Amino acid sequence: MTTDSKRPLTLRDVSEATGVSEMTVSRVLRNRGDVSEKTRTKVLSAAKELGYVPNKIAGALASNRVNLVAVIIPSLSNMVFPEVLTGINKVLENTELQPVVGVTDYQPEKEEKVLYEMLSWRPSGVIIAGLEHTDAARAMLSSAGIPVVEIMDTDGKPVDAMVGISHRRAGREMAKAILKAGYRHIGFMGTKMPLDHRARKRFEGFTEVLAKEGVEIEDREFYSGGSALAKGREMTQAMLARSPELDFLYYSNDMIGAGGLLYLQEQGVSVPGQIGLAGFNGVELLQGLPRQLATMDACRLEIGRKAAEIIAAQLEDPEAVIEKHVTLTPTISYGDTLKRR
Amino acid sequence: MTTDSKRPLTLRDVSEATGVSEMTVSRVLRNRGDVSEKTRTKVLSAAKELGYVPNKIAGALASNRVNLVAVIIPSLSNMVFPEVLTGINKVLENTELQPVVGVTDYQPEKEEKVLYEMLSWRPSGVIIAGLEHTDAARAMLSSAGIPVVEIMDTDGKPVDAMVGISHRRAGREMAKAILKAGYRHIGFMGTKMPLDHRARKRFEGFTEVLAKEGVEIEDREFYSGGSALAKGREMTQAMLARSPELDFLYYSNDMIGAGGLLYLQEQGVSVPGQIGLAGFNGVELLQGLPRQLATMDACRLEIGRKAAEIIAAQLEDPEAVIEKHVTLTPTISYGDTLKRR
DNA sequence: ATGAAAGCGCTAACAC
DNA sequence: GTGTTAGCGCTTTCAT
Repeated sequence: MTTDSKRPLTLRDVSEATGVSEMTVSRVLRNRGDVSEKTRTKVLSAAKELGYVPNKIAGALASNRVNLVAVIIPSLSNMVFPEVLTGINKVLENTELQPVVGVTDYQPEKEEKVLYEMLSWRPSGVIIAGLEHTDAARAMLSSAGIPVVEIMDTDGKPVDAMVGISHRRAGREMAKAILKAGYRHIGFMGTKMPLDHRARKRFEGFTEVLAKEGVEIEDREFYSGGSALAKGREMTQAMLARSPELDFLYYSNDMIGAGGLLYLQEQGVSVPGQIGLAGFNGVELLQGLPRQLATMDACRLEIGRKAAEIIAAQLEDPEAVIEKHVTLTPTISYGDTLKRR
Repeated sequence: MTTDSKRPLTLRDVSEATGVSEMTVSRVLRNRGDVSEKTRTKVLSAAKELGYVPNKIAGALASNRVNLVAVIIPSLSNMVFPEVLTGINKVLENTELQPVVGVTDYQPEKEEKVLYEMLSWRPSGVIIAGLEHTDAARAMLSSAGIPVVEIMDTDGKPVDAMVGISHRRAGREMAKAILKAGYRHIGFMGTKMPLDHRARKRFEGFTEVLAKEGVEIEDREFYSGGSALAKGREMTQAMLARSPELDFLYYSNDMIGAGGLLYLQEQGVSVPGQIGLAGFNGVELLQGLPRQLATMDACRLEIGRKAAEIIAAQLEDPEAVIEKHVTLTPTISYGDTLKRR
């Protein structure tokens, strides 16, 4: 066992304890170069005995290599980004790379700051949510000299690579399905988030298709904060009180949609006959509700996975030819709240 | 604007661009020591112009200071730890410190590995979930020479500091409330997680109180994976088919409890008259369900906050006298599924 | 108020 | 297979 000393141990300590040079100790600890089995075991056991923990700070400075991938996301609190992280982890686990995550709370200035902080650790790559950044952030990304993958959204021009879905198209597809099912009086509910560009793009795609058919959103409501399930319930109640003629409610996420669905069931409203519903995200969590909300999968796991693969591949071989624009295609699940025609 | 060069800029580049010594540039960038207003602005504008991003690796090595706090948690996918992280963030935002999170998937060996990786970056402090670790992990923690706070649980002896609730007590309190309400035929459902020590402790406390009254758990079921809501539904159905005499169901978390609640409502079972229910965690998400599940708050936000405060205080003044054992007291909410007596 | 020198703990590059 | 030397980019310390 170790005695608790003030100063962390260094290579030198291990070197002195074994009589082996620092350099060879370093080689053993990193599995680099040829070392005789004898010294190898001697060093290894001494390092363990002493409780030596390598100093990556020094190692990174000397080797100019940092096996960190900066992952920058807007939020941890809605299940979509944790799932992306899971996908990233799955891939990076098989490499030397380690993800480090930063959270921006959907604020561009905070994103800029977080990015700056992370870049100052000289990571080997960056995965960052969205295509919209401040000019300064974009400049940092492009001059960092490392692979950058912008994820979630593909409606726009990336700094380097991008992996995601087209949210505009997602909105369009859902609008088509709704119109095809015969609904014509549509209400919309979503977050009060001018900075959630993906939600905005879905909305734009959605209204675009409606407009082509001469249909307009007849009522809308936005919320912020609080339990999404409860908000969906409240907003649905309020909207239907206000606009009883509506025959479809489009929610910008599954949680508020589920709240609406629960409310309508309690009221004995027939879904999808009297009113149809749809959300967005394909939240696994909601399986288990009495009825399944129509939704669209956002391919979160796959996005994380693919993004990590791009970073890993590019670091492995900087010359490799890699597909830098990956657009995944989400599928609609009709569930029990959207008529199928 | 910057031209995209291969090599990241160094202090020297800024120094040469301004004609100011590296040392003074460094001082300006860190707001340390006296620098004339004139050189200060000159340096600042040049740094910005060039797009200089400091190299924290080098800075950390030279100064022997790393403003990182390692946060090690079992999982990101169940909302409890993200909330702890939020609490930590709130506090650290007002300091120089930055959290870096590692995930262990409830596996001791992975925890050990993650801890080792993180310590090799020489963080200024560690916040780690749980009191149970491998011997090696415990040794690393105690010999790291930095503040360590073990969180969530206080039923045990910490390496250094601890902040949490007593899960044994939480289990006991819930058992008391259930017995007091007159229920006697109790079923239990939970995750199949031999390594979730906190769930285990709650269960132990729970059965301990029951035993004193001569009551025993009459049926139990464990699950793993999948949507918790759906699992709660399925397990509840199965258990009641098997053990129709049960008059109370205790769930190890709110999500499966909510699944059970939804199922019972559909079946027209009277809750809490015919059957009572309780979960654990106080998940805000569930507000918005037709009826509120009885539960117990795990004080997640507060735990994160307090843990971060301990780290920050200790780093600010290593001599300061700090309360190192903080036990928070969760409160029962009876909701609509547990009779009040 | 500013600069020069030394060195943080490690690894690349080159001996031997 | 092993050792030596130099230096990564910064900050500390000391000088001016």
